[in-house]
Amino acid sequence: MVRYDVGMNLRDRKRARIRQSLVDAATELFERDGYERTTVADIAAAADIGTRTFFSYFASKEELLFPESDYRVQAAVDAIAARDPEDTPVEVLVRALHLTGADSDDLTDRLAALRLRLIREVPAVRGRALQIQLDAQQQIAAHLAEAFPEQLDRVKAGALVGAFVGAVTGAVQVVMDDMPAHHDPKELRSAVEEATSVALRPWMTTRSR
Amino acid sequence: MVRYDVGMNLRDRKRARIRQSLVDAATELFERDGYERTTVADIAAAADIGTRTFFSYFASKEELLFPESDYRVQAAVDAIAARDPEDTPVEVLVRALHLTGADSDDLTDRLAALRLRLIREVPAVRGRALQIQLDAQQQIAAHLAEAFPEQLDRVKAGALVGAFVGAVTGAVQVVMDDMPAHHDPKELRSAVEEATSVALRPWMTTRSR
DNA sequence: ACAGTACCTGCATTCAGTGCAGAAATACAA
DNA sequence: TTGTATTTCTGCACTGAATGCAGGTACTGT
Repeated sequence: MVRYDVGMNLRDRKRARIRQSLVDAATELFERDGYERTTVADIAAAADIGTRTFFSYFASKEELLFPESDYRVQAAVDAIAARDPEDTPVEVLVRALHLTGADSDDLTDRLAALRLRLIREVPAVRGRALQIQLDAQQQIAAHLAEAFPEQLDRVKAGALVGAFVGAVTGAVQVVMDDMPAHHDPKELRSAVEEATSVALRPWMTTRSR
Repeated sequence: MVRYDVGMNLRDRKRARIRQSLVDAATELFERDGYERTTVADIAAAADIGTRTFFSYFASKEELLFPESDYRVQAAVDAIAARDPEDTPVEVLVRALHLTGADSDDLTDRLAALRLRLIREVPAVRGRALQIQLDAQQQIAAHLAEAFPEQLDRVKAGALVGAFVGAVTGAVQVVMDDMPAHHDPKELRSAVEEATSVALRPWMTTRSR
């Protein structure tokens, strides 16, 4: 996941390295001292850069928690582009959203787990997460509309993507509130999948075109 | 809409009055100078209270734009409570959401119009709006689940409400982006209403329960 | 090695938001 | 009305995020 892509010059590699150490330092400090009690100055110091310089890497403290939000959207867009001529919009969308992990997949690494916790606990972080989600939604909808010009206008595409993302988000929200203890991920996932399939049944069945 | 409810003592009436003049002053100043360039100190001064005191009326600058977010949720909850025994969850939910105006109703007063504009233009405001929406969603879902214990568990209710709100929001978003010029409110409103009905159509046809 | 460009950094500044402590206003009982 | 308890207001001092600026530093391509 962390790629010091070759083919960059010194400057860019250095920049990527520093960016990564900012994320690492922040993860460490947020876990140890809490989000609010960690200052941007602390993080910058831990990564050995000036406080001022921090803001040329991340536009705000919250951004530290979403360092690769673009990849996910890109993955979804690619999935739409790589559709089969036989596919319906819904099928393509389901596949695309599965790739982005619609907000709930990787409980694997520390950052993802931390992010999930802070989204619940810190309003500023939740606000940022929702904005990123909305942006992603809009981009995906735009691409979907373009991919199926015969079957979807832009408004319908917006509604469709909104419904899917909303259903998953709504379900995940409840599940996470109900499980302060870490009820194992498998079970969590299947609960969400069942709920969303109920909520979205109307969209799934109608083969509307 | 603005009620200096009787039956309050002097203190409470005074407080309500000051609160209202804060909202008024803010509306005025935001329109005149822009959101970013209006400081909390300006607003407090315009309403004749100390800067510090402002924060005992509103927890943040953004809150000024959402002074009655509770009424809307309450209306939806009431609509759920007032359901007919024959109703399906979907029917009740549609009625409830129509009441809250799912984010787009009153293009009538200045504050509402301003809010709509600032949600698009100012990230901090958009973030707050999304949080309020999510909160509302969760409350409505909780009540819906309680109202239909046989047909919905809490997770399914979350998914259903999320899907509805997501669909409407997604559709409305597209419509509003398509109208950068102030296409007069009437037209916007009808466009939004059409978008909403498009978004909800999939659920309206199937009589699933 | 050199010039040109991009980046880093400290300093000063603005503004949102909080804690505190004393002054002011209001409620309530007698 | 008066006096007392309680709530609310307000200035002051402070923290911390974020931005503009100006000069220094480091990398690039030739």
